[in-house]
Parts: sequence; C-alpha cells; structure tokens
Amino acid sequence: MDHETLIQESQAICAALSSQDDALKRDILGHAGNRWSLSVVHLLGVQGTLRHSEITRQVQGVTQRMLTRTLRWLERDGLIERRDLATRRPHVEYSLTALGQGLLVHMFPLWRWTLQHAEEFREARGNFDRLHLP
Amino acid sequence: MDHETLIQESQAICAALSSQDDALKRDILGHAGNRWSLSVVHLLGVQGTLRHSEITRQVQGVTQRMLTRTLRWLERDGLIERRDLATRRPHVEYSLTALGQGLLVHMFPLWRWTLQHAEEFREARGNFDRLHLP
DNA sequence: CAGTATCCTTGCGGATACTG
DNA sequence: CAGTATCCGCAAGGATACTG
Repeated sequence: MDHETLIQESQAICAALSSQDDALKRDILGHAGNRWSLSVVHLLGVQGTLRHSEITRQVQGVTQRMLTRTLRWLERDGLIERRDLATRRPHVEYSLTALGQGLLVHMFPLWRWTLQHAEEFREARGNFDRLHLP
Repeated sequence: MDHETLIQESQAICAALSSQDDALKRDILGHAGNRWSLSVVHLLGVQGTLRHSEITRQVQGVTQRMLTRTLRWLERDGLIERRDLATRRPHVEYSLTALGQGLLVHMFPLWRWTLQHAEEFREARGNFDRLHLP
C-alpha cells in the first residue's frame, strides 16, 4: 500500500469517526507512550507467562507501585490477563491476551521504523534545541 | 510476516537496544497517545500545508496554548516544518516533513487495528470496572 | 510475594488575559 | 494572526513504609 492509498483510506476512516472513538484510540495508543506499558507487553509477549516479581526484576527501574498500576491499566483494557493462584504463598501470574498479542504485533513495525530513524530524530532535536534554548 | 517471526525479530532488536533508544522510542511513540499530536499530524497529512488559525479551526476543542505547544513538540522531533513568512501581517505555515509523513503512514495500520477492536476494548473495560469499582 | 497507603515533584491540559 | 504570560486542577511517576 503506497502513501497516497494510505492517506485516502485515512480520510475515509476519519470521516466515519465519532469523538468517542478518538478518545478510545488515544487511550489504547497511549499505552505506546507510557513509561512502562510497552516494556511489559513486550516482555510478556516474548516470555509468555510471568509472575509479578519476575517482571519487577526484568523491567529495569520500575518501582513496585508503578508496575502494579501499569498491570492494572493493561488488564483493564483487556491487553493482559491476571491469574491469582490463591495459594497459601501469594502467587499471581500475568500473560498477554489475544488483544495484547495483537497490540504487540501491530506495534512492532512502527517501533522498528522509529528505531531505524533514530538518528534523524536526534538530529532534529539537536537543531531545534540549538535554536530555541538559552 | 507471522506472529512467531515478529516475536523473534522483536527479541533480536530488543537485544541490540540501549536504554537511550528505549527513551527515544517512548518519546516518539508518545505522540500517538498525546491529546492533540496525532490529530495535527493527520490533518497536515491529509490537507498539506495549513496556517496556525486553520489548524485551530479544524482540530475540535484545542486551545491556543495547547496547539502552540503541540506544534513545538512535533517540530522539535522533526515531524513537522514551521515556515514563518514574516510578512507585515503575521503568517506562519505548518506542514509535515518526510519524517512526519513516515509516522503517519506507519501509524495508520495500528490505528485501524485499534478501531477494528474497539468493541473488545470497551467490553474489557466494562468487565474490569464492574469488578473493581464501587 | 504481591500488593496498599502516603507523601512528593513534575508536567499535561484547560481558562483567561495580554502583545507585536 | 500567532503567539506569551499566568493562573489552576489533575494525574503520572517516584520514594518510602507498611500489610495479609
């Protein structure tokens, strides 16, 4: 699909949108810009099912509080599944739902594109900051 | 490219990432979750070059202040270009750069996927809120 | 182990008034 | 017309202490 076709399809879909759809789209895509969401989705996508403590260990720098909140947000949007094994020693497992796998798979080309153009982004910022900062 | 292939490629790319790349990726993808960024990118992508006032009119609900800030953020990341015609009557035009067109084009499949699954997201939220809210 | 409960700082986003 | 300058509320995100 070339650029022109995408733009045309974009126009068509946009014309059919309500503002509520806009809000939902922002919410879901917002996970991509969140501090920890995408790391968690990616980790679960790659490693399958993990416990809370294992995620804490593998997501560098995340605090207990923010990990819990992130997991709740993702669970709320149906992107991950939480299973409380309710044993005497607490044991809770998290894994991607089908929706969550869909997000990861569809996010990935965009992610790759971003990294392929990392140098251009850095250059743009450098130029901008040189002009606009004291 | 199937799911397995994507996951494998994802692992490979992730292994080569520095934490700075992670931050950059979050920053760029963060535009997708921003209140106004994606609307502006999409509008410029569809209509080409627009003046500040024209964007204000077409992006429903945006305030002057937030539009200006949004335009600066996008300009800083090299996604849009700002041209000040410096005439006696102020005249400033904005348009997408090649980078900005790339973001729009690569964002679009993800955007479409999100809308195609809107019902699932709403259902998930409904279930979650029914269980976790008073 | 898997969370809550507090306290704090930062920055988004909105409202309003003003300027070259 | 295309912005700044202030004011404000709210939520993200972090630090630390505590709990079943």
